[in-house]
Amino acid sequence: MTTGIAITRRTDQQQASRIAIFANGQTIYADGEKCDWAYRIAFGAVSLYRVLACGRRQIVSFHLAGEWFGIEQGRRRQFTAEAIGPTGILCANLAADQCPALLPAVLDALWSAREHQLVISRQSSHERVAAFLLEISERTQDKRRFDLPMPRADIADYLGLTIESVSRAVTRLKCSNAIRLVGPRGIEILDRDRLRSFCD
Amino acid sequence: MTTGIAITRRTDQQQASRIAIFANGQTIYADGEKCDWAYRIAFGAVSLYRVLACGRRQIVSFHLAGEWFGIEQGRRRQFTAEAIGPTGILCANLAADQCPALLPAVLDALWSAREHQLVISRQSSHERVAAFLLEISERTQDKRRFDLPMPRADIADYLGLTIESVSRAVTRLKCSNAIRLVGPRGIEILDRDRLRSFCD
DNA sequence: CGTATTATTGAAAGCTGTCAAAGCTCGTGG
DNA sequence: CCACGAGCTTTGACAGCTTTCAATAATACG
Repeated sequence: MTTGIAITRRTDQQQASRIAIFANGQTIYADGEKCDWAYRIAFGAVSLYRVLACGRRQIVSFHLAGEWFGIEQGRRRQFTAEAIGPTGILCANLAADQCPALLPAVLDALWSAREHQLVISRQSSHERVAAFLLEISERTQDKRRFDLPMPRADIADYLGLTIESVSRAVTRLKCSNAIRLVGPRGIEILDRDRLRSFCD
Repeated sequence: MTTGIAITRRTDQQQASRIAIFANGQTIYADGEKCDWAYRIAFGAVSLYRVLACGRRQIVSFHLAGEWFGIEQGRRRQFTAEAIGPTGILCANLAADQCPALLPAVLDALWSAREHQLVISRQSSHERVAAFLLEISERTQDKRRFDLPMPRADIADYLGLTIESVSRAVTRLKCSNAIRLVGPRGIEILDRDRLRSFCD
């Protein structure tokens, strides 16, 4: 988030063939910047967010290893992109003709964004957290046992809840034996159908 | 957002294509169908929604005259598209090489979807309704005085609220002299800054 | 091993949802 | 032209859920 980091950041990105490494909390690009590059995650995770005038931070999407983000041709950055934990990032030129993978990636992003709209627009805290765990599960290697890359605060800002509500929902899912917790970050899905039954 | 110039240009190119007319409430395509075409609205309005297992209907986007919708290459339809009032629709082939306007349209849709995420994820009912009125205002001809194409139920399903909450919020905006109502559908923005101050 | 950070739990307040009823619009038909 | 009625909108009261505020517990890290 500091200016000093931002300066070195740009320099690293110019070497487009290499992987740029970002530390936890480091900004990859900021809200309002020019859109020079698209990005793909080699390892780690990234959150896209905006801090609203009232001080609330809303995360609009998480991106995990192998996924694209930052495709925003011909505009200023709509959100800030920030690394969650140590994260390796590949840069690609934004010109569509040089990268035919862009359109499918944008269609995927639109698909995901709209599915997420369904989750956050009306559902209860338990439904949202259950849907979130299933979503992350589907996007990781081991779909039964995985570690959440982000803290509760990030989950809360993504689901439109408070940290406390997320915590209470997790506890409730745990008590219903749908999941098991392995420390605060470790999640084991014990009963996927039951977890799914919490959604909508 | 598609510009007026872009609309005219496309229309000239596609004079051969027919306009399909849909009545109020008529389905243009349904959730789960094959994605054969992309669509552009000549006049009227369209809502994209899904009915969840619990019976709730969530509208993920509204589309007004001149706007694209239904670009979902290589998948089944994610949502149902329905006409709001009498609506004229132009069909276009989904192949990207035949229509270079598709990528910008998808980027616009992603942009809008994520802005909408900010509105529905956390904001109060007043904030949501104020943001909604400003959004529609920006997308219509007369930005100060316009008619909402959709009933309260559609607004509620779009904002993740109930009809009653939408009504209460509109009343509150009216009482604060930010807007004036001209019948249930007619909106006149009296104080845009005040209306904006309700958002976040 | 101690401390700072993060997560959980508890109690009360506030806001939206639900249920119920009344008011308003507008098209239809007398 | 007016009265009627169906549908939509507004308003009210209460319950339920999430937020807020506060404190405790667990974890991570030096």
